[in-house]
Amino acid sequence: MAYDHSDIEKKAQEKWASLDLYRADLSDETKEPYYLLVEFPYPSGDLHIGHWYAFAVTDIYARLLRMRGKNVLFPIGFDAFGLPAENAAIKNGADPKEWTYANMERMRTQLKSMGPSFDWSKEVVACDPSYYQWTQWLFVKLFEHKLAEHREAAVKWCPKDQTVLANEQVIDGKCERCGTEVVEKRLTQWFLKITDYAERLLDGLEKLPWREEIKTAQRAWIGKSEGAYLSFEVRTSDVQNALGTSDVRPTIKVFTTRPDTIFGATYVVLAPEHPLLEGFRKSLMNAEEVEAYIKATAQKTERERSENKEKTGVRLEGVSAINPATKEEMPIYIADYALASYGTGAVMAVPAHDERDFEFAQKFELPIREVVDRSNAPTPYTGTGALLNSGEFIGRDSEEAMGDIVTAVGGEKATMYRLRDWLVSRQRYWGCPIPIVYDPEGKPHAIPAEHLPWLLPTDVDFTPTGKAPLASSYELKERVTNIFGEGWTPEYDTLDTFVDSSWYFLRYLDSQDAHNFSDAALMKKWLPINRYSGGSEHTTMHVLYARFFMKALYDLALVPTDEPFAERFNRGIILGPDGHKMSKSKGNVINPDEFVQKYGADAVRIYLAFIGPYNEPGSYPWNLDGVASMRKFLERITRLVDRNIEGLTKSQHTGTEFKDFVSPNIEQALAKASIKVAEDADRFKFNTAIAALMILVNELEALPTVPKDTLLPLVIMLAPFAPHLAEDLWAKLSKGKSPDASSDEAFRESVHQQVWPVYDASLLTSSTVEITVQVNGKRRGSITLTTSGTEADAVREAHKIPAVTNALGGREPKRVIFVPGKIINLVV
RNA sequence: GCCGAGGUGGCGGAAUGGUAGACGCACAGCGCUUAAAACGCUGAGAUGGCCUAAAAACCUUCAUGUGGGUUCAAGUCCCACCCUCGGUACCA
Repeated sequence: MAYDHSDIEKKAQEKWASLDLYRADLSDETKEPYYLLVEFPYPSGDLHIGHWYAFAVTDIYARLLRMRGKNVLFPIGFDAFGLPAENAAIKNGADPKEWTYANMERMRTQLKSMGPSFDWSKEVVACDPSYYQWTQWLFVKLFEHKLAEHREAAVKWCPKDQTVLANEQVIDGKCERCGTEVVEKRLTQWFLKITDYAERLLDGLEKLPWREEIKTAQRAWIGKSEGAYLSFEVRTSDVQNALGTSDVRPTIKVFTTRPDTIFGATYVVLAPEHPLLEGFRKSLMNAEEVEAYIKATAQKTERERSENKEKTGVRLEGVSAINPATKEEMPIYIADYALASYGTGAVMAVPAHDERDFEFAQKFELPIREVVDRSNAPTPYTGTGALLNSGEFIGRDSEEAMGDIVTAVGGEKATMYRLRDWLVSRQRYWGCPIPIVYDPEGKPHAIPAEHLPWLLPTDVDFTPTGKAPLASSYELKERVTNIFGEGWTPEYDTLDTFVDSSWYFLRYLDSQDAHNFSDAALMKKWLPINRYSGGSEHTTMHVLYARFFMKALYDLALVPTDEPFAERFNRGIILGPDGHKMSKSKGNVINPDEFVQKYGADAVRIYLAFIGPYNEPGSYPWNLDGVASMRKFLERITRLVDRNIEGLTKSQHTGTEFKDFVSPNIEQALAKASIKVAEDADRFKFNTAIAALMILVNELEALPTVPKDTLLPLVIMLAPFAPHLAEDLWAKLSKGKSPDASSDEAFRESVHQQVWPVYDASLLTSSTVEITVQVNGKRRGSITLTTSGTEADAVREAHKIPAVTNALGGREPKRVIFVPGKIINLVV
């Protein structure tokens, strides 16, 4: 063991703390600001490999940027509200607050063990009243501007967690947290009107240089489709009319993306939850059958409804709809393939040109009328083409005629989004209390700013009953009565934790501010965030929500920009050694602490950075020998320094100019490494950055003695990757540097305060270059030319290679391709 | 189904249209050692050939999922297909 990592780590971390090295002065005008953000962790209590991957690797970049002269803000905090705390309370009787704060304390220590350069002075804690006061304040702002709404809607309910969920938290019909199948309920809940921003959330993506998969995932989630609303007049049966049913004629409004096919509409479908059904009841001749169908669908889970693709439905006997184009009378069905939550909950069915309608029509033996020429394509044909059977529009192109058809049938062009408003109420305890009270009439009112933070009560029963735990608090009721008066009642729900995390990055700028959610001048200077690194699971959740928040706050003139993240990187995941996702049941979980103990934090950091490109969300199996090999690499550097340190004491050298004792090719090697490492890090390709360092070390090792001042830039370049070891080596070098090292200011500081070595780019261009010689595109050898070598020189040299003359076989090249500095290709 | 990202040695992965396999792991041989570990050195895509007791060296051909194409030159560009991963899905 060439070095004692635990000793080195301890000393280095103490040194950084005593120098207060990572506190960013946000108002510093001398350096360019760079805001590097990592998703703040949930304080689950144990640091796993994912945390290391997220924080330790990003830290490399933070350190590197500082050395390159940037004023780097690299903050950390805790996303500290959420279910696990509450579940621990239910299970072990722990107090969620104590549980959370104890976990945070533990995690701070664990996080620090990675040696990250977080600025802890700006820490935010989402469950702390000093933070959630501002979550509440922002919610009130949204409420005042009608962007937060209390309304009844069909919502997703998790029977296990006993709470409603946002659409985004339902994955494959199951609760994102616990995997339980969700059910649908009609409830009055709080919504944030993200749908108002659908178009702008879409537009904003155009300008962002994010990876395509992130942008397309968001686009798909927003799900824009353009089409039209069309209205279908409803006719009730003569029998019912004779009985004196009112002659008010209801219409069915449908949304369709293909109004051009309306001549082919042969029936209409309503979702089983469609509100018109209530009004139809009296006119129905098969009311019982219809009732039964409605009941049956209501009992199905989301999943059951979509899993069984076999079409079902019931015809509404006694009512019919009039096709506004053909004036024909058409049957009306209810069927669960029409979704209440999309469009108008009603569909005009065109069996010839829609797969679902086609299936349904076949099963129920409904007419299938072709109105778009399908040439040889099979029915149903969903493409466009010349119109058939379409009255005055026959022969026109379906796409081109669309607008005219909409006008002709009295329709209205419309754009529909798949995105739903963000449901933010949760019937749970450990969350931010919704800052709302209800007057005696039940009307919601914002809690005035002077009463914020609106504290989470502590006298509650956590047992999930489907009712919000806050409802069991006497203190809360009393508080409301005292402040607002008799008959006023509290809101008992808490906010989705994604609300807490939608703005935390603003708070980092001024986390101690008791009067504002953030600082306006600092926001102007530091936003948008330069680079945000996180998990791909948040693409359609947190990242989308944060973008929405930013746009809403921008409209309220609270923030200076309407996109929060200039760059977003989704990192990959670390798999178990067997190539599978780590899980306790598979027994392939890697505990980072074991490796840290054995090989040191630096080796683990560097291994994670080396495991694969960090700029794409790949999945990388943990190699059991990987950390050990990185440790070896670090030990080789240590030996290299130790072996050559003697020379330093003999050096006449003073100051921190590295050039003097360095021979040209070594300087070239250093220059190469310095440039390559910085470039690759900018692309988040730490794997190749480390490879560049390894190449440098390999080259230096090959030398009998390493020139003294080569070691300094080497250690500086190592510092972002292996911050503890680099600090130790730096200290060693300072001792060896000169007998009176104390007088040398540069060495008293930390290696992390040094400037990234910059070399003249001209160093990289040497006087000669190796050029590949090809004959007919096949490599036959190589020649060395001066950089000014011409094509004629190259041809002459090439002909001296036997393999080349062999391949030419005496023929003269018909053509010569010469790429200076790269290649010469002789074509015969 | 649709959309997106990919497919390169035994493995993780490198390669602005210009020497494919950087760097590392694992592996093999050698050195050091009484021995092992550690460390160091060397080797290595596949195939065939030529020499050989065997090897080295040398040479040939084939090699970046498959099949075509563009180009002096293709992992990289174009077309078709197959497969893997991710997103989404009865969204009218």
